[in-house]
Amino acid sequence: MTNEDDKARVANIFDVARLAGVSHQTVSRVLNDLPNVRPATRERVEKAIKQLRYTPSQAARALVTRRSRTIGLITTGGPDFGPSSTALHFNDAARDARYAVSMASMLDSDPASLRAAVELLLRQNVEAIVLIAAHAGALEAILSIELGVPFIAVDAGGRPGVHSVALDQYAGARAAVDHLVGLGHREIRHISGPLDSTDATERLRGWRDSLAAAGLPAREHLVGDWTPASGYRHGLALAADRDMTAVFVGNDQMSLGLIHALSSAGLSVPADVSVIGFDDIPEAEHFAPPLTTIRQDFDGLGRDIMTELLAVLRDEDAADLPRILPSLVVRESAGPPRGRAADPIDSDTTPETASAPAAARQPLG
Amino acid sequence: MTNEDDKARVANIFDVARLAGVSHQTVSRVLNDLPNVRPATRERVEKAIKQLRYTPSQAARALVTRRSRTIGLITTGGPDFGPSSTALHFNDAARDARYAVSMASMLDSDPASLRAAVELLLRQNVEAIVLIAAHAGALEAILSIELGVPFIAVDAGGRPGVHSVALDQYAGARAAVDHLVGLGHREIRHISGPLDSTDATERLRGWRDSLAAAGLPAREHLVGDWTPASGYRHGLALAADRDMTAVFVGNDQMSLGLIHALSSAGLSVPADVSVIGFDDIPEAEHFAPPLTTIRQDFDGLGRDIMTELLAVLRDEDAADLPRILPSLVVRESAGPPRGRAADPIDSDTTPETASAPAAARQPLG
DNA sequence: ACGCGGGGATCTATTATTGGC
DNA sequence: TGCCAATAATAGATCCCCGCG
Repeated sequence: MTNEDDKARVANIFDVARLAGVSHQTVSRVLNDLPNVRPATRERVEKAIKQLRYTPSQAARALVTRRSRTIGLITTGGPDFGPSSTALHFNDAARDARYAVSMASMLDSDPASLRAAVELLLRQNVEAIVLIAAHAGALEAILSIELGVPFIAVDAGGRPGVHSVALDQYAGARAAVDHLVGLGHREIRHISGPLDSTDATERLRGWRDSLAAAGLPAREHLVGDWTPASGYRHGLALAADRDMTAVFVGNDQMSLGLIHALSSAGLSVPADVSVIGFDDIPEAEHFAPPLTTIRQDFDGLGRDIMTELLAVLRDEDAADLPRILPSLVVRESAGPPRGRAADPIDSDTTPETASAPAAARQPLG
Repeated sequence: MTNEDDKARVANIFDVARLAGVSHQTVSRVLNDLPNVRPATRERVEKAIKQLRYTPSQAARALVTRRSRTIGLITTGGPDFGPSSTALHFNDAARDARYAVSMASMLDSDPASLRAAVELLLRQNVEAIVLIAAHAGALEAILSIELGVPFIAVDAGGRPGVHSVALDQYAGARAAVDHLVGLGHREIRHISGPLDSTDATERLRGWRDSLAAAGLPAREHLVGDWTPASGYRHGLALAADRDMTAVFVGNDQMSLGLIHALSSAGLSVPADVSVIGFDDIPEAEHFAPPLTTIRQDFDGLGRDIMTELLAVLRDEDAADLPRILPSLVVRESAGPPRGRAADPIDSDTTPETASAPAAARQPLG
């Protein structure tokens, strides 16, 4: 009955102190990198820590410091490449900064479950909340909740008073449409994402501005929902539009659906219709034909979130980061319009032909 | 200078007790649903809680109870549809069970960063650790670490002594290959995933067994890495193989690359070569041609993880859950072999033709 | 002044004990 | 006995003050 120490109790700071022959105060100094500790003593303590496999209890530390070193991450929407990728890279960056990430993902973003998610996170004492949302509705809903902690959203809209990080959607769209214009297209349609997404509206704005800058008309755009199915649906309608020679599509998945629909209707890409997408998902390179698209740096975005977060944690009204520029990836889905070999009307943009290398990436200025 | 209460201190249990006119002991009883509280008193306390917007500090609670109501989730690999989807649904299920999820995702799974991730999670006092890994190496690495908390892996291999949850990869592969056999194919190749993935080896085993059951020869399989690029690379080689009439591919992304390569080589799918994939990613329906594939229920898998977890948390040696069966989704990438109209050699499998509805799903028995 | 020890208070809840109506 | 108050111990750290070489 001498079960004194056969229950594997986890070591605490006093155990370390005893083993190292110092006071718990000194152990704490070592733990928190405080001065006034001789190197020799520091070493003895660190050895004791290692020997006991001691890790300080976050709960106890959080209790007294009121800082949990945990970030709350809310994501809405399905497992699409962009958001998933961003979340992964953000998590990486957070871990590098020795922060834990508590996640709350939800497929749909109704206010009720969003509020529940926020409360769950706040109860975890998160130091800040990050939102990666597919729909702007989620952002509005969260802004209406009193958080009590710093908040950062991935949002290309950039509301005043809200810290946001994003890739430059507008510049990406301009690059895409300018590319089509440079190839000689004059009737360029657009299938956008859902209009409650600021990513979608920024791309839409870029399309409009590029057409206006080239003196070309902007027909009514079509509104999709990011899914291949919506691209397919609109593609069936577009196939009947005999004026149109090119389509700028809001993302790669809808591009896939669009190409499918055009092919079913007997139209060839890019001989009859040029298509350009957005995102550069891993599949895009192997579409039929390989997709010309706009590459987004989700890795950089994820790291930017953490950079901005650390800045805000230090100083509540830190400035937002400059937005990373996407780059054009030229493959085979966009070429000169049918009936005209190659006579670019806008000579300040370098025209690419279908015979260009399978994937020539061009950073934007 | 009377800033007595203008610093918004968060309410604690004593504030609630004071407002409700009871002791903090009674508040605790209400909080934890303990008996010996009159309904009227309970109501007074609950009203006070609401009024003060009081939420008990998880840190303090974790400190004394040694339970954090937090699960650690480790994921390795990029943002592929399957793992991402599984993680999302698991997070949903966890939140329903009022558990928080602390995530640690990493692109590659080297032992060093895995160990760092585990330690970060353990310091958070997670009650259990869940692994969703692309490569089996990650599982081995984690098993070599002494965790001290329950552990569950998503792993089709099913090591003894390790709690695991998975979809029935073997049955899915059998269904896919049986379908090809039923269409009349006799030379069926396989492009597998990386062999350190048990998902990949289970699918490989299913392919071999189905061929053996039909008395067909199994040529050497090709090993990919789940990416479209690897499917493309192997597709270029397969295009030269004039015997082969069908390919069972380890996942949908490699199928896309394969189809791309076959088309480049002038071969038509399914007229010359039938292709069947695995996963049923959202894009698969719009491949050229739409992909016949095996649909995986990642939603169910995510929920199964949580179900198993709760069981293990109650009883360390709970039994594993039965594995969910995938279902065959018939589209247009698989048809009868070239040179033979349609004479299935295996009549116990219902043959499908390319003229079948675009997506007829068949649950497996 | 540096390097430490000793002895507290503190954070917020859980849990137990005693005791009163 | 049922309902609750009062008091205290406890979890594991941080942090502050004082004091001693």
